[in-house]
Amino acid sequence: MNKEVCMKHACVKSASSEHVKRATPPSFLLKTHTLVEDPETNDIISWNDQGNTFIVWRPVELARDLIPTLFKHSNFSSFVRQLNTYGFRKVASGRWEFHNNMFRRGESRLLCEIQRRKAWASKLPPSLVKTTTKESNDHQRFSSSVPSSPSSYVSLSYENKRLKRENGALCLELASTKKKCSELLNLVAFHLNSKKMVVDQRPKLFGVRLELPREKRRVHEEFSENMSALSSQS
Amino acid sequence: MNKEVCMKHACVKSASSEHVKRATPPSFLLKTHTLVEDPETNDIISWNDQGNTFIVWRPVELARDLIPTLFKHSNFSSFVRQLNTYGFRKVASGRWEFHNNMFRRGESRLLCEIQRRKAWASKLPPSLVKTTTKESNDHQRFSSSVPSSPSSYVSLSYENKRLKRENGALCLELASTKKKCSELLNLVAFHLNSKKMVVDQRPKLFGVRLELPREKRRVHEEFSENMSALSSQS
DNA sequence: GGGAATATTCCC
DNA sequence: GGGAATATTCCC
Repeated sequence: MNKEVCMKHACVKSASSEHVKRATPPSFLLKTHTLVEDPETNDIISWNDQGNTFIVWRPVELARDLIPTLFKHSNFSSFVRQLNTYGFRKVASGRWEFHNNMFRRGESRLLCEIQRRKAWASKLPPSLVKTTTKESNDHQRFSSSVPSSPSSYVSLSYENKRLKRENGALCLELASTKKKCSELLNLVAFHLNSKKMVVDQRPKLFGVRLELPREKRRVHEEFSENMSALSSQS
Repeated sequence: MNKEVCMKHACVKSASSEHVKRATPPSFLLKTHTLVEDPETNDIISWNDQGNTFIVWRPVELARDLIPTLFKHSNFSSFVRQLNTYGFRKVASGRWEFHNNMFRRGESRLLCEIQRRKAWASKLPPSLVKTTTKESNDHQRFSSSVPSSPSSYVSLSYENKRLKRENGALCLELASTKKKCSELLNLVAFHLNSKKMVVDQRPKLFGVRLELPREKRRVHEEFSENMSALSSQS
């Protein structure tokens, strides 16, 4: 068994880390795949017959003898926690059998497709999480409205006072906007998590079909998909 | 040296986990304090003379011989990363000397006062992070950190530049927050509406009068009320 | 020094 | 199973 699986990210990622192709799978997946492939340890952990799930035959031995050689602990539960984080589901087979569509015998390249679950993934529609790109940059909406090189101590002093006032106003506005935002988030999260709303297929407002800009439409569709998924699995 | 420092949280915390008194300090702090106190290892790591900072005399030995006995790694840099997370600052003394106001010789009880830095702490204005005392309207979170009556054209000019930078940063943050807020509003409005349609048309659907379960109706009404409140204040 | 991803622990 | 705090790694 190769114990030299390295810990490097080796990930070609963009600024916002959304669904990117990685050069190397996450360390956890690579190590686990290697472990399951290893014929030497088949009495403890192995593929099922088809090679599309794996089975832990002896959790105690796995935790005691194998886990510490790969990870910084010796807990079966932490191992399972990681599996869950990477989207593995236990197969209802009366044994410790786990499935992930991209975790298959002989297919270590597929591991790059597996996305780690983000902390907030369960609460939010994907589109809101990555607070997008070019932030309608109206910074300087204040600063630019004023000559940038005041000629005297007096004018500098005035500008200074004004800047402080604007600074204070901005802080206040920001605080209240954030408060509102967070209340909205709470509402959405609450609504998503508690009672699943019935999702109408097409966005309409007051009975009128809306033509949304591309970006907005995508957002809504993602949200609807998200909602449908949530609804159907309840 | 006591190696049995336990890993339990032992924290009496409220729902939102803000500034709470802990029964036990974080594991990292307790272990590090114990290590610094230990006279056996004073040639590697020890208090300064006053006992209000500690000094790593031999980083290599610390990493190789001591760190692995306490932590799940043997890297000096990871140790330092944790120190920074807990607010320690390197003392400009030409050696590896660290200071934290609540990290003192013989005062392990003080460790409970040290707050771990949150991931988002650096992104938010202090007023939003620590919702503590009367400090909420700190308009001058920036301005107040600087002498309010600069004595010269030059210092005034510097302050001016700084204010503009901060102004720009605030505008950016405000813009992105507003964008997110508005997207959230769109989403919520859309879903409220589609849900409302389903509910409104309920009596006529399939010609059968349907009753929503009490629980669902209550949730929806609460949600609507909250939404109206939020919308009206925008 | 610190942002951010991943890993580990603890708890529900 | 997963939320969330803490720990470790990697990178700027």
